Amino acid sequence: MEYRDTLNLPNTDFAMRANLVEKEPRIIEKWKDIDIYNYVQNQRAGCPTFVLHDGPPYANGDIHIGTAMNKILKDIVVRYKVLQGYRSPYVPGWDTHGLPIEHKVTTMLGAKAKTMSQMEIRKACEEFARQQIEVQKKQFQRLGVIGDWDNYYATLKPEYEYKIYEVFAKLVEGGYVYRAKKPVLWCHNCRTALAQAEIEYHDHVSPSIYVKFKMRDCDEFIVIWTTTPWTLPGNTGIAVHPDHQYVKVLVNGEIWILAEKLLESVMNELKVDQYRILETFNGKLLDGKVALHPLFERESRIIAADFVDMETGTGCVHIAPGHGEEDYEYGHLVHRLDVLSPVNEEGVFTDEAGKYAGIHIDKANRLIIDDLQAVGALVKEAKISHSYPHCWRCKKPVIFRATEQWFVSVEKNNLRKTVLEHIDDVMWIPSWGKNRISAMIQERPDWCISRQRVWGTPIPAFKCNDCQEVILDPVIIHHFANIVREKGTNAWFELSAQELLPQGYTCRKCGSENFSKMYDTLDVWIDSGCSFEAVLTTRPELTFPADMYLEGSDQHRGWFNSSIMLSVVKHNTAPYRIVLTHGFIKDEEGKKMSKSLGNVVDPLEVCSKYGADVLRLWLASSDYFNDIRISQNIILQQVEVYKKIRNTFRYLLGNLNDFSESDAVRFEKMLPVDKWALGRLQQIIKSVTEAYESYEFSRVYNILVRYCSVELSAVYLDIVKDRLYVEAKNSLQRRSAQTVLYHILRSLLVMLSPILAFTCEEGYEHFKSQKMKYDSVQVERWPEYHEEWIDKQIMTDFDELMKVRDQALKSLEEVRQAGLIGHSLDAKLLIKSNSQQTLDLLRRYSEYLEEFFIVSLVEVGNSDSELEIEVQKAVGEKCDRCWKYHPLTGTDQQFPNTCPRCARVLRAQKG
RNA sequence: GGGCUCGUAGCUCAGUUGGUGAGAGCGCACGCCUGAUAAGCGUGAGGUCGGAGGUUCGACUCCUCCCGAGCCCA
Repeated sequence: MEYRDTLNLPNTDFAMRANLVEKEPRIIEKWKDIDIYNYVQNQRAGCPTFVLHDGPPYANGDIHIGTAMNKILKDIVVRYKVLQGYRSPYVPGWDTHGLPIEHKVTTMLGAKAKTMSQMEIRKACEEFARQQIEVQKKQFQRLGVIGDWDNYYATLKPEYEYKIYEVFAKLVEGGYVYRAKKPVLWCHNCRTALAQAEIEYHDHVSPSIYVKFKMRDCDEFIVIWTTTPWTLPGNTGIAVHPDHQYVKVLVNGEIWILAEKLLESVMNELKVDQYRILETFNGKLLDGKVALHPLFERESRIIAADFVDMETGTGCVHIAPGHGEEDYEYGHLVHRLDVLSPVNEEGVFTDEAGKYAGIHIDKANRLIIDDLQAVGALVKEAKISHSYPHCWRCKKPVIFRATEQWFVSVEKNNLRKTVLEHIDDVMWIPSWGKNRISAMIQERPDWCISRQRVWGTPIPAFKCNDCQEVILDPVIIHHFANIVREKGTNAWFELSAQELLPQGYTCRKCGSENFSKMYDTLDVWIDSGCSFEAVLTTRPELTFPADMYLEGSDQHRGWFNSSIMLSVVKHNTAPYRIVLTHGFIKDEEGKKMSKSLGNVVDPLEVCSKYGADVLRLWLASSDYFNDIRISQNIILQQVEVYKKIRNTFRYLLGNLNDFSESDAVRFEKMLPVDKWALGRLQQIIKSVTEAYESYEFSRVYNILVRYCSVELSAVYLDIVKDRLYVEAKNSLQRRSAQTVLYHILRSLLVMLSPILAFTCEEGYEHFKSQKMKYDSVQVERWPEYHEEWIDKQIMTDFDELMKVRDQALKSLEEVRQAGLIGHSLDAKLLIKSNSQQTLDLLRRYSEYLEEFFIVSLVEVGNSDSELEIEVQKAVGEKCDRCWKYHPLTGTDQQFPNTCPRCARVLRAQKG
């Protein structure tokens, strides 16, 4: 007779081999079929809410590992909150305007782009952006992310754009918006502003000139160096380093001022061998002194700025706030030097440039150098070849040119201070995030919100054709907002100024009714920064403020920053309660990923090779608050861990095959080992819940992985195997263990489902024969923590017993190595101790010791030492059914080669 | 160059307010089992806690500097 067939062996359809690559897409189909997002929302109708507001990724190109991480983290949070009983709506969104798309689209269009109207370019950009959204949407769904994918938000949707204007109108009403000059990169050949991304660097030969400026109050000269003589008409200052030494040197009877560090190289360059240092002093002392412009009747103020370079030049830097970024930042924003921009959009000097008016800057260098020579200010002229920015389209050198831009004032109405106060009310995780964003708000200059781009949200400003007044009026903005709501922002390009203005609108300055549209667009950070208004306050299912924003730590300067600024202006509150940030993904060595290094890991490739759950598991294993690492090896490690978890599920499912809730054994009646295991489960539930509550998913991972592989697989499941297989189906011994397995499986499926979204769903489907109630594990309830299931005495007893077990395993291994036994059931254990406490402990559990140690017999006795474990070959014959040794095995008439226990079970089974 | 962050076994992570001999899981090595079997079990080997100073009776834990890495700026 095959006794094997009389055992209760595990049985389940839950395959050992995951085959996630095929299975996951099928689960995604199932989620579609049951409309998982709305199913979950309906199940949680009326529940308290937890709103995680999605920060919009840029709709351009396939998702990369970083965007995948961000979305998965959000998904984990949302799934966890739902399991905790929250209604947690998740509306994904996309950022769609701006340069990268415009750039890409015009590049794809090639020469054709030049023949297209702004409107046609915009249409092409929109089409492209919408395609990208569809692509990314599929990819995010492949990762297992649940959200309202059918009703996503996007900054190009008219209803969104409309809200941008609501916020913008508020900014204008509040007096935050002003117009001022700021240098932007400019191509005078294409007559357009350029973004940093539209610049190429090539070598270029420029003049290199040293110029001396006479000091106003004494007969000394400060010497500057520049490679752009044409910017001298824009000079309003000279910068020196506050922490470096400067010298006054006597050269040819003149006193020159320059940096000590550069003195030698300058003198070398100027071929001056006769000079004498008269004085050495700190650069700080020059701060505030005044020099005289050599070509204009104008002063040039000396300022202290620590960006001053001590490698090239003279250490005294010519500052033209209209022609350079640093010149502007330090010269104008910090030291309030005038911003002169005497150059028009074609690169021709304007009247502001005095005698140079009408001359093209390309021809001005020569003229200016000659003039400097004539007035005796030129110290030296040479040529220099250096890397210089060029236009990406026409390949010509570009310039910095100050143009009129729109700004948001950070000081108006105490905005900066108010924002800082609201930062205080937000919970920043990790906590240093608060310091980081505070510092950024503290230091940020006024916000330049205008861009000279086509693909963006138009700034509805007009210019009076009669008096040239520039008009940005809340009345117009509201009026235009309503047009946008219907027709989208394309209306700005499609309709005439008259059609866009409220009826009878007249110029506040001259009363004219003749206006022209202006064509600046808004900085895209305004677009996305308005999402609280366009999404949170607009959608009935959401709340404002959101409970959480969750993005990479680069968003302290980006989205968190723009959002809180705008939210404080609009609603006088932060738009979020919690801001959670994650780090960036690096390769195995901790290096940044880049195509050139060839260390890029593609999340979609991981999905198609190993499965999204492996990717999700990897993420959960990492301490994502900081930078984390990924590589083939690291993924392969997670594959192993995944298998372990999967097999644990499979074994639990297999052993619960014939169990239903009605078979459950009450706690009081359970066997001690089972009580202990159930108690351990409670402790696990508690610590896992705490870890999730603090968003420390790597702790969740560590606790549960250790739980599955050590406590369950290696200990409890191994111990309980004998009972489950051998005892009668309905026996208390077996049902007691199954009851615990049932709780363990249910808890594991639920607690791991935020991470292993697919596998837990699959496991849940197989578990559903146990009368689970829902269509998806996603709407199950978080396992309850039953403190009353932690029997203190049993817990401490088993802590002690585990120590004895460790010792016993070592002894067993020694004997195994000696070749005396193979399986531990071949052995008999003699556990001896001189401690009454230990002896009492062992005797208290005497009936369970064999199963606990997984041996055929345990005897307890006295010894001289604290603990002594002797291993002997078990006495008697090996039972054909349960493989344990027993002296009476083989004595039963009816069931040969069985032990008394098995014979008893078999008799009962037959009867 | 500035602000912020990180650097513990091959890999991923723990290490409370400084205090007995630095831990876990995976992987690896060796062995067992063949009724979780492309599974399961056991034992074991792996770390001068990035480096150098300093504070202290005592530091992986505090301070300084250096090296390496990242984000944001310049």
